[in-house]
Amino acid sequence: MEIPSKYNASSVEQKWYNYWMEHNYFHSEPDEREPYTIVIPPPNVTGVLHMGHMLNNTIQDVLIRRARLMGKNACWVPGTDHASIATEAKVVAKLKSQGIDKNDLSREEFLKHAWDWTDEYGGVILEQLKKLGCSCDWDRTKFTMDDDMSEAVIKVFVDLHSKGLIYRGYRMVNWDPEAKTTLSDEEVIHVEKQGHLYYLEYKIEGSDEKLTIATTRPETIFGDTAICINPNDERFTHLKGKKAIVPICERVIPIIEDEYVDVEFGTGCLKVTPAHDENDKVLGDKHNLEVVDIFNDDASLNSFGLHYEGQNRFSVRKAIIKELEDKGILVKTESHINKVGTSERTKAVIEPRLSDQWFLKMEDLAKPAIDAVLKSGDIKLFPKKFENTYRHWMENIRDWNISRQLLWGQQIPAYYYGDGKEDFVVAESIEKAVELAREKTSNSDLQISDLTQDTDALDTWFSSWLWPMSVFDGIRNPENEEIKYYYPTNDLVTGPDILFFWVARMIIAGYEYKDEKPFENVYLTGLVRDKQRRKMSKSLGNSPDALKLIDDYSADGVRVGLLLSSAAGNDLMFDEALCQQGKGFSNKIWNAFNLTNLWKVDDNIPQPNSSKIALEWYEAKFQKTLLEIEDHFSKYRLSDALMAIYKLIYDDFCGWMLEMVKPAYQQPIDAKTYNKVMSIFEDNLKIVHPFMPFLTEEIWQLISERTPEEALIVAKWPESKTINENLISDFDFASEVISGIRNIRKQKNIAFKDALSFSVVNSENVSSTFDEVISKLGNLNSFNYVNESVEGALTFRVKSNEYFIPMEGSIDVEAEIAKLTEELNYTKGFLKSVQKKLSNERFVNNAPEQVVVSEKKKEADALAKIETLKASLESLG
RNA sequence: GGGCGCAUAGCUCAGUUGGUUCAGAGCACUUGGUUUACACCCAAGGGGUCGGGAGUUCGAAUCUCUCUGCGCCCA
Repeated sequence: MEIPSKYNASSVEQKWYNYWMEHNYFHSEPDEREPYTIVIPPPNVTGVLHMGHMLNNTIQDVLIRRARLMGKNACWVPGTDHASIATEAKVVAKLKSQGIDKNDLSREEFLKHAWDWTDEYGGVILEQLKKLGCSCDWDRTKFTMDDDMSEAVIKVFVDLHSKGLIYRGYRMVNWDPEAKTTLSDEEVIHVEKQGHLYYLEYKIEGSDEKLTIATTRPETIFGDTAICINPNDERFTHLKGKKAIVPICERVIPIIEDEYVDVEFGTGCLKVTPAHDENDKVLGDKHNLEVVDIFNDDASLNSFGLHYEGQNRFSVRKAIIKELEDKGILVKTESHINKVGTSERTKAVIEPRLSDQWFLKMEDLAKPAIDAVLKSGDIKLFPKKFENTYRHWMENIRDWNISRQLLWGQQIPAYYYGDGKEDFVVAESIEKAVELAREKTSNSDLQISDLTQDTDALDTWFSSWLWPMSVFDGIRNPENEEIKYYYPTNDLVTGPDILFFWVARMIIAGYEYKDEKPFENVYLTGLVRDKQRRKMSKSLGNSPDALKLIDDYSADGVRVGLLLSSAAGNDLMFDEALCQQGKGFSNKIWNAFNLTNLWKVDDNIPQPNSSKIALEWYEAKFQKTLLEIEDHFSKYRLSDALMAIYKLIYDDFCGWMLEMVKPAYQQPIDAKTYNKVMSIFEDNLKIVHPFMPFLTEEIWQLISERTPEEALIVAKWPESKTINENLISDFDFASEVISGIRNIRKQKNIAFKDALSFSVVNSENVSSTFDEVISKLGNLNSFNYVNESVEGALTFRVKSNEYFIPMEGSIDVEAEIAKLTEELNYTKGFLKSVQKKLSNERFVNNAPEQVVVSEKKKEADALAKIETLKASLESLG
């Protein structure tokens, strides 16, 4: 068969992906087989493939392909989420570029634009996953805003509300003034910023005295409703019960006492602004303080800001510092580093703000989710270290703010029939809402037109937390065949950054709605960083173009590159050299196939014994590695599994076995050996396939003509057999002998084509199994067993066996003696340390017998080697 | 400020209950090689007082304490 000598990845990858799609191998339907299910962490519909996705989805594809090979009914459900803030921001920006202001559009008009945007760009990332080789069941592709998915979300909202778990509350929330929406605590990123601490003087009412407070936000003085001192602080005892006057606005505010105030920080006097600081709000509630909100929803000042009305908070800060300074109120400025909350999405500085929001009570819901991970072990986290983080969050869980002041998302199904805060009903449709409202108000004349729906949308995570259930329609139809078959899913692969956002909440939802875990194992990948350890991000521009990487190194190469160095939970320092290594591995396998393909097979020649042994040895080695791989997979150590396979193929198969069975130049190979080599090759391809699906399918199909049912993607994982350990240890010894011969050749500059004669004093009683192999790989023309040292020969030792290669001409006796003496001294030192251990009574009495036995063996081995070395030295001189 | 975690070769990391094969792997590096599958290759080699210090033990990379330097989460 003619095959190209170079492997052409891009055409091969396109060809086989199409073939797999055409024959529907990725599609799963419930049947009698054991299911193996993964739901994809839905990427943002706005997203394009980045390194994190590549790593994450490569891992999922490895798991799903392996499950498929192991005969399970493998189902990988793909999809995207609607990413309300991110998508809305993109749509708003696009409209703006077209000269359209979002506020001029009705809800319906805006949503039309958002859907257009989604239809145009929403599928991009899924198409990119296909390039990577992902074997998702594309017929099952879901989107969190699909009608059925939204219905499930609304149904859950109504249900939780009826259980009294969802409530409306006036709370301090994280306000993103750019997106004009609230954010959950998890969506706020605290960053250290260099700021200043401003010392301001407040007058005391009815006296000339002044007090000084320190603040980082002088513009919020308009919202001050108290000054707080620590009752234990003797410096301020005289201020008790007095009142202070806020500069500029001249409002009179009480001076209150609370131990909350840190005496050490600033001046020990705290200004209290309950509308704009979480802690101040707590103080305000405790002391019944007035609440003065000074901001508009875009964080510009409202009328409380007096002459600053309409200006944004940062310019007001600059301006007011100037004014305070001019008026002599600002007495000091210090530089100060503080942590500032910023929006994960828009990067805007968060403004704490009081407003009406919808909350979900979490404490009781969280209980089964805590038990499942930390007590019963129903759900296992890999790596285990994340259990601590999980515990910490779950045991201190706070109510979840699920409302967002956005249009893109499921609109909250609360319908208002009056102006009062409690004048609303919650229902799955407006028709049901009317009925409920009529009941609640006892007003049977109430009409649909009398109701107005809450304008807020639900947090996107309120959709995604149902994902493992809703993709199988398990919320709307809890008894359907699919949810019963596929749920709970098996593995979840995601990043540790969304352990709480998503993973914990899915567990909570799973127990609430199915009374069952959503998945069994959670594999938390690391973050992909660049070589300088920086997180890869679009803004830094340090993320390589994913598709270009695939072009340069092939999908298989990139997959291997990503997995080679990504132990679970550890960040991956990405380096393109890793992809190069992956590509190199493809090349190696391709060339191994090329070699077997070049051989002429002869049915009439007998199988050399060396080939027979080589094949038996490789089978043993393969089986041993197979067990190692199983073990690695069971612990989600994918990079270790891949490395074990890499070494098996690269070193054992290509480096050793093929060399052992390779016929002499232009000689044919015997049919028996050839057939066995090819069947071994096929087994190799099976275990590599999850990691390198394209290359392996290509070679598989080149080895012989296959029907669609015989494709590698649906082949059967190799069976475990008993391992011949003796063959493995005999080979390990033999390989050291071969290395010894190669060393001598190198030292003495003897070309490989010059055959050597060879003798051994077999003190170790090593089996002769590999003698023919040694002869072949060492190019020996004789292999003699002798009882005494051979004169005039170069020597080397493996354990206490001594090997001789007779040389014509002079042997450098001095050098030989020096070499032997060095080895002797080293062995004597080693013996001494072992004997010291053995003569220690406490060691012999306390150590396990096994350990003592092994030390005794070391002693015996060393003694034998010393004898050999001494004998050699004597014979030399 | 509170909590969690990490530190092993130039780099990225393994190292399970302390003891066999405990100081390892891959890459990188050095040296040599046109042995016709592969230079995207082959062979050989160098390199670490396991972050510092103390302790427990017959025995510590592994357990305890402490110091130093990082990272993450929460406030």
